[in-house]
Amino acid sequence: MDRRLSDDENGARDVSQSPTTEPKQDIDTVKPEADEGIVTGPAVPAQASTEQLNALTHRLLGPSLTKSGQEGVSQDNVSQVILDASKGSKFYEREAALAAGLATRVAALQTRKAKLEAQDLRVHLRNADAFLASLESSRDLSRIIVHLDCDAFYAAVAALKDPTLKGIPFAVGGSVLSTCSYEARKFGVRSAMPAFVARKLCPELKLVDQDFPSYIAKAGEIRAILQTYDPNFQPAGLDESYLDLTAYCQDNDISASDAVSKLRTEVREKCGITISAGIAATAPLAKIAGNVNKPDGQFEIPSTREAVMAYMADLSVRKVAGIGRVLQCELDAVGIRVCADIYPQRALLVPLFGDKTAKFLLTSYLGIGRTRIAPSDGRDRKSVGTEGTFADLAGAQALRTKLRQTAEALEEDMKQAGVKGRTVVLKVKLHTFEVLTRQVGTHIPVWTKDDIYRISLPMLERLEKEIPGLKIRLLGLRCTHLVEAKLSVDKNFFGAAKAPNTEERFCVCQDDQILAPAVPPPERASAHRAEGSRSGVPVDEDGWEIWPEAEFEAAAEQERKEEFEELLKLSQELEERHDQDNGAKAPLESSRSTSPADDVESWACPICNRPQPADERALNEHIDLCLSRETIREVVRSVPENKAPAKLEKPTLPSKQVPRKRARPRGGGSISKSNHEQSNAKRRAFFS
DNA sequence: GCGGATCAC
DNA sequence: AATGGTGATCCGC
Repeated sequence: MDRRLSDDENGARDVSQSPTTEPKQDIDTVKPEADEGIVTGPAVPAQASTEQLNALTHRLLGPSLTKSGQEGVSQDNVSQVILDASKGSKFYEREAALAAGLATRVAALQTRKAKLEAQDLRVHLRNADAFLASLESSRDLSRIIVHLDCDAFYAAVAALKDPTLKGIPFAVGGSVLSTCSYEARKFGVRSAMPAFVARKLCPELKLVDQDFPSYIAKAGEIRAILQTYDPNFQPAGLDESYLDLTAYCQDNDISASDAVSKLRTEVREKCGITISAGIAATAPLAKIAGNVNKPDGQFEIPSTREAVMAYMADLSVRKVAGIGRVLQCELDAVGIRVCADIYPQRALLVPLFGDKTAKFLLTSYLGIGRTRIAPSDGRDRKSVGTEGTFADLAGAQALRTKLRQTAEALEEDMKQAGVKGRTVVLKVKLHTFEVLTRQVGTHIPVWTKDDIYRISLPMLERLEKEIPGLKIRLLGLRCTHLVEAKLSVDKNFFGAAKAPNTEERFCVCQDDQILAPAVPPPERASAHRAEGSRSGVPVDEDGWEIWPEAEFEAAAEQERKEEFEELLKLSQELEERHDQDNGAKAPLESSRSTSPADDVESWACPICNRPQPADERALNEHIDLCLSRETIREVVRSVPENKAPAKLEKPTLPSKQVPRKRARPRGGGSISKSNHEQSNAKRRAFFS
């Protein structure tokens, strides 16, 4: 929910310009070699370059290199301990693969840069300068923006509860640390570090369990105070907030620095928590400033253009929120280490890093950013999900049990959020740490565990077919394309034994609102609009069609018909095939727990919305079929026109020919499967 | 739209 | 022996 880089509010304020400040985390590069062939082994060349080793070490060091409290720590020693502890593990192998991919991209970046420098860059230069000029004209130095960050928040709350923790090295978390005391940081211990590594660095490290109710309670106390300084302040997670103190300073005739001092003292005395604060003219600058005198300190970047530019000039790009380990590495490769380095490279930024990242970098160089602070209105959530890690899990029954548990957990979260979703995403992490996701859109918004399970099971089956012997360490489910649930009805029943009836669950109501940002990025809005206007249906701000119920049903009926005609033959063949397949399939462990009335509508297929016989097994098989049909359509689309779907009716890849060993590109996550391989994967998924 | 990857907290 | 969970965004297909 923390969208500190959001340009929405920025755009609303900066009248003439809506600078895109979203960073791009992946870059457009020439295709690496690994994309041309299939790499089965580790994508590490015979002569593993020092570049790669550095990248790997950098990765293993974790994301919090820039965190405070590490100043006096011997990083070389820490790196060595982490490397020793990790070597040979599956986690290490996965990190090595990602690091190798990064090294490949970095090399490609450098090649590309050299090529570009031999070309005429005047157009790019002019564009960059024009962008800089327009940004400059939108600069707003009039606000007093403050970023507050509680110091080692979870650890601080733990120490309040158990004063024996004061002054000793301890950490909060389980197998992976959430945070740790400043005493622990002196040993090189950091958040996101596995506990067993932390213990090697600091054998006397004490571990404390997480206690979210305490964190939430303490955050509430703190927010009560912040509210008196800026009633419109913006929480960013439990331990961070943005405030606009312009009015407070004006009304109380107090300097920003004194006001923040007072605020920090008040929070320390009333809540027992120390806070670090940054004061500046924009949210990103305030965030950066807050890290200068952490812990328990504050820093102000003066609100003059000269001071801002001077401050940014020497600042490592890594300090800018949105520039992570990977982008830092890529920028380093083209000679950009501090923000001042951005300017001389400005003509190369778009071709090397793409439009979004280029604009983001130029904006950062100037020290320009969001100046409007407002709390989230709660309607901007785009997804709800749950996931969990466990000991390696394999086997059809165990995976299904886990899937059902996850679906149950997601239902709870959906209830809590008061939303339904029109897309369900299944996520698994293989025992090798490779992450895979599969998603499917549903015709009708869903939110109950039973619907989620029914929809996600075929995705799991698909993965089981793609990856024989599927063995996973994480499983997650997420709903996206959210629609507001009818809170007035459902909320009253939360906690009661009775579940909402199925009509409520499946009915798409007129007052259902599609959740969308108030001010969508222009590119996305137009893209959606282009698609969304096809049938003359009204379209909302984000390009979503607004469907009155009657029209919705009518259009859905029409769509069903067309789809049905289009796929009838295939469907019939598939059904036969499917029935054969299903002979051995285990029945579901449990039946619908919501025990709805047995009206026909309650058994509408959530994919195609066609009424289905009120029989669980039959419905499940029908949903399988629906999903398979989606797959077929994709395959049909991906095959050239002259090669008819008819060809697909005869599987060209009988299951026996499916390669046992997956040929999955490794190294570099951004190296994606070729089209050909993807369609083959789909064929296998369905036909095997 | 889908799937992989990155980023922040 | 052992490396988190939630949510968002961007990119190339």
